[in-house]
Amino acid sequence: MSTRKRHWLMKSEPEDFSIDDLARVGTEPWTGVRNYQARNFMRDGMRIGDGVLFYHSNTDVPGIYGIAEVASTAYPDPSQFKKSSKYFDEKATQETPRWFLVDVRFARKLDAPVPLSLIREHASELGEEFALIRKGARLSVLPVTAAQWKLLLSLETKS
DNA sequence: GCCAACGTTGGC
DNA sequence: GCCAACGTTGGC
Repeated sequence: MSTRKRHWLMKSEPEDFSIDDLARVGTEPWTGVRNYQARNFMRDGMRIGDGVLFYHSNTDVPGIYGIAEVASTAYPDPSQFKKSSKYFDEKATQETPRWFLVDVRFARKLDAPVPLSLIREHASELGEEFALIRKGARLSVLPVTAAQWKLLLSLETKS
């Protein structure tokens, strides 16, 4: 198995949890993912030190706002067990948890965000299969290739 | 606020 | 296993 670091993109609504929030707290458990594909990426794909593009969705200018890194291996999302949480899942038990998360550590804010509109302009280079701009894609955790990572960050100074 | 696209649930 | 109904995501 390759030991090279992998790359990911993780979405958050800034009203919920922003790159500034992450900068403030340093490290944050990525709670609340309730999509199986996104869960599988965290549980089965992520390793400590992997790079993360921090993406703001549901905001004036959706796009990449910062860089973070995976700071833990996957473990059960505690919110699935808390009745008072909006992420409570009555079908999850301590013995057979359904939802997993990783801790995410702040690396840096981008000098300027890379807006989704600019990312779309590079769709052909990023590839049809890139989940961020695939039609109708709503994945909140998705893999990014090394080439895509490099291209996306090269746009940092062009926006 | 609208709504297209997609995932999940549950009846059958 | 099918699929209608429903809920959610997320750009605009």
